[in-house]
Amino acid sequence: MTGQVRTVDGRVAGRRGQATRQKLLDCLAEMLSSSPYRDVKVIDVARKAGTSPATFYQYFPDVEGAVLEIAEEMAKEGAGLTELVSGRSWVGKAAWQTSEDLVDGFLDFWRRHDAILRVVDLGAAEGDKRFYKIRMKILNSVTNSLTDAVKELQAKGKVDKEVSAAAMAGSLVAMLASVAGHQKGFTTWGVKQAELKPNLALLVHLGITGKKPVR
Amino acid sequence: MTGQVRTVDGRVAGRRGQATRQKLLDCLAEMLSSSPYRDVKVIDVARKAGTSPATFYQYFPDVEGAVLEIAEEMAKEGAGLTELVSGRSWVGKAAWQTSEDLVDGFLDFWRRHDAILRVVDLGAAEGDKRFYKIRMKILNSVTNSLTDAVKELQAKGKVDKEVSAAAMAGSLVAMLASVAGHQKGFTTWGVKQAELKPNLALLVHLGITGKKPVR
DNA sequence: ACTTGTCCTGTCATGCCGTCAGCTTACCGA
DNA sequence: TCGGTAAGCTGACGGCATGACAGGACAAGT
Repeated sequence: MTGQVRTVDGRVAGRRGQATRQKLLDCLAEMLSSSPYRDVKVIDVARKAGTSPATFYQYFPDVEGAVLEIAEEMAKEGAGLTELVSGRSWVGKAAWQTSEDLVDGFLDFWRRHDAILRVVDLGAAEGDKRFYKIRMKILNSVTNSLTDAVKELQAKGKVDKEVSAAAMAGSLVAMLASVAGHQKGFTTWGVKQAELKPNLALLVHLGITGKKPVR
Repeated sequence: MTGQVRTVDGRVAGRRGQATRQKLLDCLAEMLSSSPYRDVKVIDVARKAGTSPATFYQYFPDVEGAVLEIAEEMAKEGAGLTELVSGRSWVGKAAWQTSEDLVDGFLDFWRRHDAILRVVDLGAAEGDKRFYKIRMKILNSVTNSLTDAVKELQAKGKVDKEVSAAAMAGSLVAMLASVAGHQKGFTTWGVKQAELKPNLALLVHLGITGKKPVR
């Protein structure tokens, strides 16, 4: 696929090298969960990994570069989110189930990767194409499936033609991503997870099918 | 309101002092729009403002502190977003108009303050209560109004009782905020502003009233 | 001109960044 | 077994940002 893993100065990384590289990535990921992105320093990551800053720079151009690596890894897993939508039914009771499963899967994925997703989100919002691409990779896996679903329903005459399938799918996915990113915020504000999920599912259902769900 | 503006070491800032302070804030805001948050350095802000780093530290404890100041300022303006919802009708054709206006106003506000809102969003997602509070202040102004709207419709029996008004309003507002924050992303991906807005309005309408809009 | 309080900056110690030369370690073929 | 070679790591260094302070510049009133 991408050939071998290489150091910044072009060497091919061997067993040991890949191990330390991975350890650095792991430590970086951990730091991102525990301290603000702005305060994550190379020296801290290196210390945590029991190595020196110079070693870090052997494998990554800078913190951002390493973050991209982690994000790329996560994006691979994220591509699997397609399963939540593709091949699922958007008719009758099944549609409600599909909506619920989508919301569940989405929130869960976000919770597992919240730290790195925060940074990806920021990078994308700041206009960095590399981060934007990764964000797309994850969201598109769902967005495209949803877009198809809407188009299909439109073809059957079950949804208004004037609805832009892409815009609708994109908006819904953006909503899921945003809510997922602020899950803690919602709960401290007084909205419980238990009531959040059904409402998100309701909105998804409404957006895709244009109708109230049959439960 | 908050008494006088004070320097870090407790002095009261006079006319001239407040001017440079403001200039520093303006320059910081400008920097935030043009370069990644992580790379914004005190020295650059000071240079841009035609002053020295030491001056910056007279008025702010650090970059984050100054950002909070700007955010606070913006939040005051953001409180005015309530107007987009409160006292508006959610029945018949008027409801569609209300939805459209809300979306318009929201996207516009976000576009005008996108840089600072990005940082606030990040801070909030990272769990910083100060940023979280500011984000709440802005979003709540809309969320609360929307919550009331839903509750009112529920009281009239026009919306299912099982819908959690708060969760619904919160989700919709989160969606608006997220889409607003990635407006550029949407356009480069091929979704035009022109089709994005009506679809958002449609989702808002569906979420609040539970019905398709009458246009 | 002098005083007073506000305002700004030169300077300095500290600490992180990013790079390099050079040392150690692992692998491999003879 | 023994070099030879490439991989792997680090100490050390110049450069820059940070944050604190003391002292100089400035405006306003007397």
